[in-house]
Formats: sequence, structure tokens, C-alpha cells
Amino acid sequence: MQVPANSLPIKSSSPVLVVGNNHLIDSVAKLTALNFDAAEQLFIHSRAAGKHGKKPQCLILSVDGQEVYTLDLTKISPEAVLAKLLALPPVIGHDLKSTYKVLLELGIALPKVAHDVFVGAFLLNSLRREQTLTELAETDLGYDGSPFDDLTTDDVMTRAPEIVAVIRALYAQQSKDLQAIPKLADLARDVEWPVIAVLARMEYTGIQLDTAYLAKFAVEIDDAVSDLEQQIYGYAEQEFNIASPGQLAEILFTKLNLSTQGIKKGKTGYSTDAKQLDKLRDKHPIIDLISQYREVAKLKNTYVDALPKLVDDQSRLHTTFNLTIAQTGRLSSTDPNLQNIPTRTELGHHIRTAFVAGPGNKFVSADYSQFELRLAAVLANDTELIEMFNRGADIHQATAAQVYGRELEDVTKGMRQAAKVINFGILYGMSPHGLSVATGMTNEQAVTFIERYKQLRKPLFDYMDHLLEQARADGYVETLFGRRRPMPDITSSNFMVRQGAERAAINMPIQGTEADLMKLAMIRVDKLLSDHYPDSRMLLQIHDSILIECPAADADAVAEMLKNTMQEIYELPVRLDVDATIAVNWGEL
DNA sequence: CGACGCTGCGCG
DNA sequence: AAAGCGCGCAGCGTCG
Repeated sequence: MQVPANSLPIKSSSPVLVVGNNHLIDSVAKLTALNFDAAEQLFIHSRAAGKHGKKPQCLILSVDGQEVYTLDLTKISPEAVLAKLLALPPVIGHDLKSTYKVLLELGIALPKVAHDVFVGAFLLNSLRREQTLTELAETDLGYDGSPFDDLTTDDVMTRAPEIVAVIRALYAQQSKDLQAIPKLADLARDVEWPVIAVLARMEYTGIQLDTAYLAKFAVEIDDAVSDLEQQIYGYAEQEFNIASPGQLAEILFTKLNLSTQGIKKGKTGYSTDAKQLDKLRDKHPIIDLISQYREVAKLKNTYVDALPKLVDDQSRLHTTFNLTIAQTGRLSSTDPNLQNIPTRTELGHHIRTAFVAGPGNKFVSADYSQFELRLAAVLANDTELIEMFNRGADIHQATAAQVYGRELEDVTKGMRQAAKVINFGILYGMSPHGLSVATGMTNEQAVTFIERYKQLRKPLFDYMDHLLEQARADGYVETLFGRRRPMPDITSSNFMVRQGAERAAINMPIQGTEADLMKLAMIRVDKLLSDHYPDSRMLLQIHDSILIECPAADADAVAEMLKNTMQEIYELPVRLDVDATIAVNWGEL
């Protein structure tokens, strides 16, 4: 329905909703006539944000969920609405990050987030299957009308009032629920809402890929794959699909008659994963070739061949950072996943070299060292562990010295390695069996080792005991900042299920607090960049690290700022150590 | 033909 | 009896 804009009654209590997608709108005059200054909150919603580089063509807006206006951006210049939109009050919507990318495409400054019902639903209950507008409406509002997913432009236009009403109702409900959990409301206000615009900018900016470099690499890797294939067929004396675990197991254990002694069995037969291949390595030369084939084929299929197809016309890759996936509150990255670009093997690391800073720019990267273990020390209030960190000890070496009762200088590499495994493993609820497998100790040695570690880190284990008790009583666990993860399986009568839940419960406050702090750091870094280094852009977050692209001349200063901001992001009893590096491509960082 | 579960493996 | 948390993606094999 269309209503003359100048007759619009916007009271200070009247939230406004803007629906944006990549289609039409009809009159900008109506929009510019609106008195946004009088509105305290603006509702904003977008489905089908334009693909990157495509100009969005449509903004739909309404007031109080009643009057709906459509604005045709193909007929008017976006700048005409710019002045008004710049002064928008804080906005409310469903998946604002998508809408914000539309605004960025229009060159419109991003308003503050007042509430996002997509992210809000996840904060209040991370377990629900999905947080689509349809699902939220059905489950939370008892809505039984037709779905809101995959609507055509016309549908969006005609149903905008309905969409507005649903979002407003969800907002009302969620803000009431959040107020009942003050820490969670604070987390939403201070972390989750502000990080939305930061992520929108990162996704919109993208990261440059040197496709020519990658094309050269592709030729080499293709040759390597075919070469390995032929060698493997030679040993097998037949061709088969190496990528099929079933066919591979048939070749190894039937045709070549390799021993299945100690080989893990899965639902579909003997496993051929990397660990099992390791056990067979000395038995037949084909094993090493298969390992090599796996490594090279993985790189080729997942990265070398896939990434170049996803670049825009500027040769930049735009990932999507998901806020509503990881149960711990971490981000996840999709289409493409830029949080799992190889680095551990030399060959894999080459892929990172293809990620480059633009002309005249540099990359600045910074990562927290032993972030999770430091946070475990804080959450458990393990003063000895905290003190070790604060005096800058090599934590794994020092732990080994304590467990084995040796002087620091008498700690062997093997001892340090074992201590490192347990230091990390403990955060995941590792068992003696897991430790023995990971270190090559006997089960007995592992049991003794963990026993001594328990004595040494009593506060840590007391904390874990208390945490599990709390989880059983409350049905959830939470981070330092009150982010919650429901833990229904913690009281399961199924041993396996229950044990799995206990391990997840132990890990969540640690991994989740890390995620909370990283988001806080990103928000602050984003602000500092826009204030002092306007030509610099945050590009990626990889759980404990941040990657920035900046003018070469600013690199040193940006690195310093990034390091300090991350280190001082939140006052904790433990010192946070951050390493910062500068390079022209990701491989050299 | 697409959807799905499984296997395997890339990252923190 | 099982045995380490959190993710996403690719290929295979099966099913409808």
C-alpha cells in the first residue's frame, strides 16, 4: 500500500522498517520527505542482498508495520537518499549484516544496530535448527502463514507489512527475554550488535587473490596428482578410484593383503584415514604414495581449483562470516571458508602465497599466543599457571619440568611435546587413551602422566568438576561474558552421549570467551582504523588472529596499534601476548 | 537428477 | 565400551 510520505505520523516511539533487496523502488521523494530525526529506532530488513558488485535496486520502507513505501533506485541516484539515511537512528532487523552489505554497495554509512532478531534468536537459544524469519515466526509467534524464504521481489513488496510486523513482534519478545538475562543483554549490546557492521565491511571488502600465481601452481599440482595416480596404479596393478575409501580399503587389505591388525573399523569397513595409513607406512611403498596423493588432491580440489572461481572482477574473494553457527560463539566462514586455508604443510603453505595485498599495500597480521590455555587459567583461577604466563615462561617446557620433576634445562623435546599435548588436550577433556595415542606413551605412562598433571593443576580440575556440576544443575554452560550454550545431553542416560556433552561443556567457556574477546578486539580495531587509518581494512578473523590490509606507509603503525589493542582488550589476571607481523602476501606472514 | 550420510581432512 | 573441542568442503555411494 502507498501512503503519501508527508502525511506520515512518525512519533518518537514509532520504529521504522526498511526492507532492502536488489530490486526496484518507486519514489525517493517519499523517503527524503520522511522525518527520520523523530524516530528513535529504525527497523531494517533485507532478504536477498545483492551479489557483490551488483547494485541493489530497491529499498522498501515502512512505519509501524503499516504504511509501506517502495523506492526505485534505478530511477534516482542513491546519493539523493544518502543524506537522510546517514542520520538513521539505530536499526532493528533480521540478518542486518546482509542488509548492511546492500547499504555499503550504495555508499551509505552504516547505522548502529539496535537489535537483530536473527542473531538474537541464536543468543537466546543456539540449539534451534535455524533462525530463518519463517522458522522464528512459526516457533516463536505461532505464525502459520506462507513462508518468507525465497520470495520474489513482488512478494517482498506486497508482503512487506507482514514482514515488518513479524520482525517487530520477534524484537519485542527477544528484548524481553534478553532483559531477563542481564549479562546476555550486555553481551548483545556490547559485542554482538557492534560486530555486525564490522563483519559486513570485512565481507564487502574481500581479499585479493593472485590468480595468475595460482594458475601456475595448478599446472604443477595437476602433474603431481597424475604422477602419483600412475605410481599407485602400478603398485596396485590395476586402476581404481583412490578417492574412494571403499575401493582403497579393498586394494590395501584384500588385493595387497596388508594386515588389518590394529586398523580402526568404521560403519562401512576398515578406515583408511591418515592415522591408519601411518600404521601401514612401513609395510608397503604404496602407502606413502597414497598419503602424498591425499595431500595433493585435497589442495587441488579444495583450494587451487575452487578459489579462483569465486573471485570478483577485482580478483577479490568475499567470504561470509556466520554469527549463528558455532555453539561456542565463534565465527564460521563459508563460500569460501577462509578460516581453513592451508599452512601446516610446506606445500599447503604455498596456497597462502596467492593471497596478496593490493598495489602499494601490505598485510598486517596479529595472533594471540596460547590464548585458550591462558583463558583456562583465568576461568579456573589457577594462580600458579597464571603466574607462569605472567613471567613469560615457555609454558610447555615449564609444565614438563614440573610433571617430570626436572630442571628446565633437563627437559627433553619429547617431554615438552607430551606436556604440550596435555596442555591442549586438557581443554578438550582428553582421556589417557587419547594422550597415549597422541604421544606414543603406553597407556600406563599416560595414566601416570595425567595423575601428576592433576596434582599440579588442581585448580584446573576443581574448576572442571564444578563446571560439570553447574552444567547438570543449570542445563547450560557460559562464557566469562555470559554467552550460553545449552547442554541437554549433560544428563543423558547414554554414556557416550553424556561423555561427549561433558567434553563439549568443558571446552565451551574457554573457546567461547576467546570468541567474545576476539569480537571485542575487532570492534575496537575497526573503530581505530576508521579514525586513524581510513585507507586500512580488516579482512579476516581466524579465531585467534586478525588480518589487516593497509597502505605500506602505515604498516608499522597499524601493526603496533593492532598488537596493543588485542593485548589490552580486556583487563584479566593473565597477560595476553600478541605477535604481529607484516608482509606483502599471506604466505610470508 | 538432487539430497543425504559418510569418510576424510583443511584450519584454530 | 569408548577414548579430543569447534568448524566447512569435497568426493563417494546410495536412495528416491
